[in-house]
Amino acid sequence: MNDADAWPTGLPVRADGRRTHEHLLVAAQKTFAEQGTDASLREVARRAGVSIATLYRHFPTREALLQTLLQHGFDKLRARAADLIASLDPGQALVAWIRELALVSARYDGLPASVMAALQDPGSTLHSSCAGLRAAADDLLARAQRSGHIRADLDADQLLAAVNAMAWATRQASWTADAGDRFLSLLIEGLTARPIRPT
Amino acid sequence: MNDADAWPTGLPVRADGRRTHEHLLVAAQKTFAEQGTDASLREVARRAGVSIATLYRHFPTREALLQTLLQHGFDKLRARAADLIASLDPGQALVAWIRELALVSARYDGLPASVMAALQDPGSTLHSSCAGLRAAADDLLARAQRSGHIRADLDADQLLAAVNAMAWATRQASWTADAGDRFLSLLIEGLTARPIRPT
DNA sequence: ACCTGAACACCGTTCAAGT
DNA sequence: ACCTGAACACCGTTCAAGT
Repeated sequence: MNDADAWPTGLPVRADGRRTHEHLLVAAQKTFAEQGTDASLREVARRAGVSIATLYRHFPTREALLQTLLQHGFDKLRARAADLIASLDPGQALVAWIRELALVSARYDGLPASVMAALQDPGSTLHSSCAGLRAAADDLLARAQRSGHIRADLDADQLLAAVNAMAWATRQASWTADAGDRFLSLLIEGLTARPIRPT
Repeated sequence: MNDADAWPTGLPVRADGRRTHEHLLVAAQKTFAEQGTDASLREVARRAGVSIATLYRHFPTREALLQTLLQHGFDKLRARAADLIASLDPGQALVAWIRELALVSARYDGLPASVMAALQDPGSTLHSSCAGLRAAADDLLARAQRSGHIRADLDADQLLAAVNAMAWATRQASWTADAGDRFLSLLIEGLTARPIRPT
């Protein structure tokens, strides 16, 4: 019941606990992939072969589960930002990163909404990961804007919202893979600065 | 129980029935506005002061409720398409219509998703309204594309998805009104055809 | 013609009790 | 240290029974 009863290191110490942990993650991965991020947690527990109370013991919130499933992808994405800045010009770096972010965000139905919610809610277990994404977006965007290739009337939060919106659109119908690319290319064209045209 | 027991004309015939109908609509409007399109229907019934079974008698599905709330807006939007085609050049007509559609679609949280679902599901009560929107979008888009002002690699379904995605984005954070405009302008810039640039 | 109470199967969340 | 059954308050949906 008390805090000392929680996982000391972030992982269960006993072998049976670690097996349960792993089973829960596999079950959650499958269930979220099939039914989206707001699938039934009872269903996840059922697939893992444990009680719903056990799921709650290992992952106190749905976001904690998501965080564990997504952390690797998010961390890599943050690192990618640095790589891209080093190897490409500012505009191309931003565009390449946006494409990778959209892929991660479209992994589960409902994930774009979860990411947007986590950005705003400091209490979410996903919050620090998403704040990391914002920091990366901020870097890339600021450079691209200074270079003059990207419109200036946009901040990192709006950029993340727009990318997630495209990931959302991709998930809304059963489209071919390159329909997803098309949504993204719409956004990217829209981001690109160009001479003023008559309105 | 049988079909003859349903509303013969689409409206209750007795005065008390019509009052209940109206109360349900007012309650649904408020509840959806506050909590989004997937708010509790029991809550709606509670606010209307009737039993949940009565709500189901008047509106057999959540979509039926939405359809009644949105039909006016959707019908006007279809008519607007004809007006805009008559009074503006093809590119401007499409852009103006897109702005109006985005306003309607952002009325409730969750509405963009409902619209996308209704487009794909012929069984949805919202389907015919949404199919009407697609027909309008089809007209406007085809003309704009023939005029050469709008990129050609896009169909009406993808256009509707993209506009709804921007409505979705606007709803995801508590943004100022013109952040919504900015999302839309990103899309509109992206739609606009322009000379090929080096990739 | 219209309304309701009650039921059913589900869900998220918590807690005392077991090993 | 770890797991479970059972409870609570909710939800969507349906149906028999009332006026």
